[in-house]
Amino acid sequence: MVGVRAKDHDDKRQIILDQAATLFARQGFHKTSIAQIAKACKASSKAWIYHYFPNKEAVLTTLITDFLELVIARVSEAVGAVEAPQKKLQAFVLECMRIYDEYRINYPMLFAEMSLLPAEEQKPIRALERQWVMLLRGIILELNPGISNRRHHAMVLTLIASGSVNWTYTWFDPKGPMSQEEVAEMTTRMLLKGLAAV
Amino acid sequence: MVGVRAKDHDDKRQIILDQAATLFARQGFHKTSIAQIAKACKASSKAWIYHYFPNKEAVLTTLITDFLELVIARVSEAVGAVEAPQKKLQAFVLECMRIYDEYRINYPMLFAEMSLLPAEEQKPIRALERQWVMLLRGIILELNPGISNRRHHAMVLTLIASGSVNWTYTWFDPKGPMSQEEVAEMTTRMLLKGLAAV
DNA sequence: GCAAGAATCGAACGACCGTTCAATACTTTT
DNA sequence: AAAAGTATTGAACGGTCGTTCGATTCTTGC
Repeated sequence: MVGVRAKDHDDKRQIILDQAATLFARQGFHKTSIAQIAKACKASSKAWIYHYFPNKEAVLTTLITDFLELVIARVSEAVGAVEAPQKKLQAFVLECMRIYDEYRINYPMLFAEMSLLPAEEQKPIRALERQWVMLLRGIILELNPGISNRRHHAMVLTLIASGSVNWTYTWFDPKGPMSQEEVAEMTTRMLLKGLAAV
Repeated sequence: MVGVRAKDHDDKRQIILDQAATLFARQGFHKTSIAQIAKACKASSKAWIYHYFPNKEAVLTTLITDFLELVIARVSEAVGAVEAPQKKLQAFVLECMRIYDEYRINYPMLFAEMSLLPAEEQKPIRALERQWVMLLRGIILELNPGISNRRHHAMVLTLIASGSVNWTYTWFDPKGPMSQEEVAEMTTRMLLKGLAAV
C-alpha cells in the first residue's frame, strides 16, 4: 500500500508518550520543551514530534487519557475479581497505588495542568475521571447502602475518600519505611471503618 | 529620613500578592505573565513589580509562605480553643476548609508548582507544611494513643487523613449542594471513626 | 522503476516573556 | 534648596519555545 502508516508508527508514538510522562513528572509540563522530549526519544529534531502529535497539548491530553483508561481497566478487573464489598475496596485502593507506583506519573500535577486546558479538551478527561469516581461510589454504596437515602451524601463521601487515595502521590516514597501494600492496607482499613460512620 | 521606604510599600506588595494569587489560581503560574500581574494591579509597567520582588518565583514562594503561615496560625487558634480531641479534629478540618474557601487558592496547583522549585527555595515551605501535618498528627495521637507503638504508623495515618482535607480543593464548589460546614462535618465524622480502626 | 505518500530533519519564523537599564518624578531629611 | 534615595515608567535585550516549512530520504504498491 502506498501512503500507509509505518508498522512501528504506534510504537514510536508510545515512546514519545513514555518519555514525555517521565519528563512531565520530573519537571512539569511547561518546563519541559518539545526539544527535550525529542532528545529523550533520541530523535534529532523536534519537528519529528509533530509527525505524531499535532501540538504539545495533545501529548498531555493523550497521556492523561491513556493513563486514566488504563487505571479504569485495571481497577475494574481487580474489583470484579472479588465478591465482598470490603474486598472490593481493598482491591480498588491497592490497584490504584500499584499503578501510580509503576508509572510514576505525578497525577495531581497532571490534574492541575489539565484544569487549565480549554473546556472542550477537558471534557473527555473529566468523563474518565468521573468513571473512576463512580466505580468507587458503587463500592461505597455496597458497603453502606443507608447513605443512598440522603441526596448527594454518597457522592460527597466518595470524593472525600478519593482524596486519601489521590493525595498519596504527593508524599509516598517507595524507598520509605512502608511499602505501597502496607499503605494501601492502612488506607483501606481507615476507609472501611470511616465510611460506615456517616 | 532620606531613602526610607514609603509607608504604603507593604500595602502595594500585598496588592501584588493578592492579584497574583487570583491569576495563578485561574491560569496557573506559568501561563500568568509579570505583565498580566502588573496590569491587574493597575500599574502601567511590568518593571514596577521588580521594585517589590526580585523575580517571578519570589512572588510564588512569598504567596505560598504567607498562606501557609496564615493557615497554621488560624488552625492552631481554632484547635487550641477546644479541649476534647474529637472537637480538635473538627476544628482543624473546618478551619482549613474555611480558609481555602475564603482565599480561593488552588493549593494542589501551588503545591505542584512549588515541588519544581530549587530545593533550597522549597525548604522553608516544606517546613511550614510539616508544621501543619504535625499539628494534625498531634490530634490523631490524642485520639488514638495506641498507634504510637508502631513506628511511622502515626505519620502515615496522618498523611492519609490529610489527603481527604487537601483534595477537597479539586472538587468542592461553594455553589454546590453542600456547604463547607457540611463537608467538614462529614469529613470529620469519617476520619474520627476511621482513625480509631488502625 | 516510478509515483505517492510517509518519515525525518535542519533551519527559520514569530511571538512572548522574564529581566535589566536608564531616565524621570517624587518625597523627605538636612 | 540641595542631596539622596525611593517610586515609577517605557524601552530594549536576550533568550526560549512552539510551530511551520521545505527539502531529502525511505518505503511500498502498481
